[in-house]
Amino acid sequence: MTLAAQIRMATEDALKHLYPGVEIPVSSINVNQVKPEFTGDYTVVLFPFVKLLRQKPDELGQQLGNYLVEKTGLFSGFEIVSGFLNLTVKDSYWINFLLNQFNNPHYGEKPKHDRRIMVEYSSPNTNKPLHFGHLRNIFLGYGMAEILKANGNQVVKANLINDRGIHICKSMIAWQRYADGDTPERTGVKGDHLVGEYYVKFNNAYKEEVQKLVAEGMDEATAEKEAPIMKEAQEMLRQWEAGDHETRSLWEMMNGWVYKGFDVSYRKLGVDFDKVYHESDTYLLGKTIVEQGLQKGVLYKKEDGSVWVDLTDEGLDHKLLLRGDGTSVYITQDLGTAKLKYNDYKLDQSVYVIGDEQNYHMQVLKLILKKLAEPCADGIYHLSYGMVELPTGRMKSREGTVVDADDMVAEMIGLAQEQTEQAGKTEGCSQEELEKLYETIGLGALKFYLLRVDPKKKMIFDPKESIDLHGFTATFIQYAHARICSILRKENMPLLPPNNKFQTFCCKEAIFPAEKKLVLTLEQYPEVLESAAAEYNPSLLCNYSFLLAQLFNSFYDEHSISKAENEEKKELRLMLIIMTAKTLRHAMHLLGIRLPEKM
RNA sequence: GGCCCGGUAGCUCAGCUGGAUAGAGCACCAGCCUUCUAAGCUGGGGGUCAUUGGUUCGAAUCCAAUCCGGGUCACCA
Repeated sequence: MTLAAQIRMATEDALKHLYPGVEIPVSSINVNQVKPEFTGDYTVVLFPFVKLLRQKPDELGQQLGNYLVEKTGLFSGFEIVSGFLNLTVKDSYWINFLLNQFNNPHYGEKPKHDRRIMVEYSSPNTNKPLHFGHLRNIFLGYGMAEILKANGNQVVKANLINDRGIHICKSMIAWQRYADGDTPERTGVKGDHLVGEYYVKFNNAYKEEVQKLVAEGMDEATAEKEAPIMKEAQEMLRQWEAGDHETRSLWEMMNGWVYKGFDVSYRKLGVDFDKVYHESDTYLLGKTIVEQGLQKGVLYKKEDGSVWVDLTDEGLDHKLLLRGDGTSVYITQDLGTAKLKYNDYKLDQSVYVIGDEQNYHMQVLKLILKKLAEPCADGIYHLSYGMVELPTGRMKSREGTVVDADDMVAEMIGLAQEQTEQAGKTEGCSQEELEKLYETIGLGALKFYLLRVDPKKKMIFDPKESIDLHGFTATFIQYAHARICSILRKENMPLLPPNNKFQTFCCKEAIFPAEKKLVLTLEQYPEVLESAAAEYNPSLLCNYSFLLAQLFNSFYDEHSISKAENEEKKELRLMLIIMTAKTLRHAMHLLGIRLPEKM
């Protein structure tokens, strides 16, 4: 249990003993870190008790403070400042904490339990390469899955690939028309990019055809429907659904190119999946659920045969689930897929990492499943994230303002190389090590940039600012880590020394403020990791890691480790920095960010 | 128009289950490398927390209204 939690419990206990018979709600117990301008480590806010106990804050604080000091053994003293009970934690608490945890590789994690959670993320279309917006999704999904794992859950990372539909037919038609049999092998173009090129070609040709028809006197709306290339694409979709052999093999070939391309990107990004679903396998699902819903009377049928659900009780609308001809719509297959996932893995929870433009859709999905009494309904959680926008507004593929994911990665790695060479601290590194370092720094910067903001907020992507490797960045954290490793190297100390390493440590001297801040923050890591899971918010780990790195840098500037005042201080500081490096590594690793030992 | 989300320093963001004088980073200014990595550290300027009213010992945080920005309300996915 973290110290803050212990203080909360001890306070509850103290109030019960000191004021028997008075009901004090647990929520009124407020434990915070003491502001730097006051003495003490943690503070209990006294105001909430004043009214309940009809006592003055000072008297109340004295009694509570005395009780806490006496009974818990955690504190060396306390002070009451205008309604705040500021407690000073005994140095021995921090020392014991360090001795117990300094080399625990699982510090902050929860024991394994059998709660099963699926995290669906990435979920790309197969008609174009990944762009910058996908990266936020991918990093969020990967990070969230790892955070949930670290909190003891059994996690399945899933990818639901949207591999069928009109969009891929568009690329296919354009390829047939214009490619002259070109393949990724022949052109040397990455498969997903090649298919994307034909998607763009389709749209250009389509635009031209519409313009031509309008010039011939057709109104625009009709022209958009009548353009030959669009009709071809629609016909191809019908062929595909009918299982036409030629269409299917073209589809398989082109999707194959895209998958190969995606695999390269995913590997580069350092993300993976335990399960891949394809929409071509799932798009017909959901009909049986709808049939059952009709029988149960939860859904209703109109005269034209279409099936609807009435959500007006929930303040929403009527929603179509099956067309008059019996074919399904988007949400129908999602109903089926939700159930499929649930049955495949006996899920307690199913997380969908999807942009916030689908908030309404996800709300409806969950509601319908609830109405149908499907057991998968309760576990559905929409991890909704805001769009990534450019300073000029939203990225629009039609306007060519989309930032390609592969390009962005390459650019960041290039920048990392440039900066590293400028810093000139890597003599003795092999070419291979250098390449790896550039990737660690470049990708780290990119991931951190996209994860440091609260997911639900939309974010502005300013290309100039995103490539800054100073300040609130992964580079800053990596640098602190490299500094620690450098010290440990010179001390001939492994990153995680054996358990008996500091066995003879004894603490006679007081802990200095810079040391205290570090250890106090280290002690909070388990709570941060827990919150990141509970709030589905990886950015908490970014904030925390940055703070920890900042505190280390200040500490490093103020105190020497290798030339500490004495052996005791040296050992204390070694434990501190070992634990700092380990915690930074742990937190960043969950987000897929590596920390170099040298940079 | 209905519903949802947001508005905090010049810019990008923390803080939001009410608690001490609202914090970081970037940018700007002034210092710090013969001492463990200066991709760093220390200090400084910069705020009507969109507006107005309410709740209370206390409001950036909760409630109401207003203004501004975005999303969504398809037999598209």
